[in-house]
Amino acid sequence: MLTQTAIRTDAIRRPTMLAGKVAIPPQHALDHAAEADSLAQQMQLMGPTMSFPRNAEIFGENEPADFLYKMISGSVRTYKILGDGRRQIGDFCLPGDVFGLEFADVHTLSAEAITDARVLVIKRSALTALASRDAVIGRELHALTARELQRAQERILLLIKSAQERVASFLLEMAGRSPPGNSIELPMSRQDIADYLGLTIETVSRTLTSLENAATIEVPTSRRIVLRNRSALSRLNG
Amino acid sequence: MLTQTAIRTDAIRRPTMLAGKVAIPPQHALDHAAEADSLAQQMQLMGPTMSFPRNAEIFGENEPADFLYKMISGSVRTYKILGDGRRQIGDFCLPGDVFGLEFADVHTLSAEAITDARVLVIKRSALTALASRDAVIGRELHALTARELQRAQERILLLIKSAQERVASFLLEMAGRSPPGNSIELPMSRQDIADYLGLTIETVSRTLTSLENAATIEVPTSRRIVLRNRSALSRLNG
DNA sequence: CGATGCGTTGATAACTTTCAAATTTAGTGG
DNA sequence: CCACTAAATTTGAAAGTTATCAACGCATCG
Repeated sequence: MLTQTAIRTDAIRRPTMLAGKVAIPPQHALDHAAEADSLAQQMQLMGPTMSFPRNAEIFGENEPADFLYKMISGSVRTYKILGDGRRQIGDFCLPGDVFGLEFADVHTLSAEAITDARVLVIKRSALTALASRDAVIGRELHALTARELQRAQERILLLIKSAQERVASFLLEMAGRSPPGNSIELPMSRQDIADYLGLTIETVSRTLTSLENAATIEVPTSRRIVLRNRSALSRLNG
Repeated sequence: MLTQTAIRTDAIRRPTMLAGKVAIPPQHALDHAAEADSLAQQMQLMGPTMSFPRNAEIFGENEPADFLYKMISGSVRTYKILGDGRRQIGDFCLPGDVFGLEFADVHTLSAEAITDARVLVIKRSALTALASRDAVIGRELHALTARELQRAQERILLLIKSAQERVASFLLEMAGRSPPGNSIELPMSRQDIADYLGLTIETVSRTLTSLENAATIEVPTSRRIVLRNRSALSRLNG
């Protein structure tokens, strides 16, 4: 079968710890929004930031899940290597996203920087301690899990569809997570996209070309895509 | 494309309320296991049981999620109808399983009885009230969501695989949820299985026949399957 | 430059779906 | 209990989709 990458590029584990360089939000930002997003605010205060170069491993599958992470800049992929060598990408993480949150005590996925990335590192024990004292934090933690569950369920719906539908959904998803406008900048390679959608790199490439031929999108460079006809994409999306 | 059922059999909504008939566990069952599974015990005490005949709807997508449910006997499917009429089955629920737990206030899936089914009905507001008073219950509620997330992620891994691998995984999953032994009784139709695995009914049928020809399984009746060679199935599983 | 990595394109093979029909099973009324 | 009808499942043949294998273009980088 081998739908996906069989050969892994070895990830370098070469993080740059920027200890003490904690981003403290300006006070006025805390004034309003009362308990609106206290989790996010607490997290800002809890951990140092780390910088990872492109392709560096942030954590590996089955390693103890003592930390979780919040993207500051750059992009990260989480993934799992299957028994036969295929790679399934769990998620692409963009600034603001939280990843590495586990319920069990080991990571079920690995994580690598796609581009140079800065992340906030939060000690899990500190966060759970906080949650046990503050019900609001606890609820937000639960909400985070619930949102991940919802995303997983959307992905299930995506994976039963055709290649065209998967690629269209992917583009719309990325557009939704990108700055407003019709142009999206993809940080990830075609192989990453293929492993995310459960397709081969060739099928992804061909599908993009055919969407381009249909004037639904433009592909000025391989990493930049302009949506020309969103409704056609949404229609494909089902 | 139409991978899945396009025509739905109309579900009858004809539940039989057995109000007051709450199963109270014998006291000695509560003595030990202290807080081991207080959620399950609390739920026993909270709600009435309802009986649904085969194919009856238990709740519909987008209906208010005021209740959640715990299977007592029989089996239930949760599902979603897609824009183009396809049906994706979210889960098969067997005795002991909890379903209908939502984070938002409406159901994201519908639920129907596959066979005549008895379920415990729990008012969500009561449970969340309980959870806000008792941290243990809260944690168990969170654990329930986390477990669902894990199942969803396993399903994602399943859906990128070939038809043989999907069917093999399905059989192993059902075997794991059935009483010990190599024989499993499937409460659901081939169409249900197909809509669960993202395949057509014909592909499911053919795959089962080919597994039977390979002496990996036996199919004495269409609803009963005997695993003859689990390691072969696991190998297919990846 | 020549090597290397990434993306695209082409031809062919493998797999899954679709459409159609045969067969078995289940349900119903006599 | 049997016969009959409807529903579910299996099987067959053909078409459609995606993967695989191979080659090519294009950029980056030493």
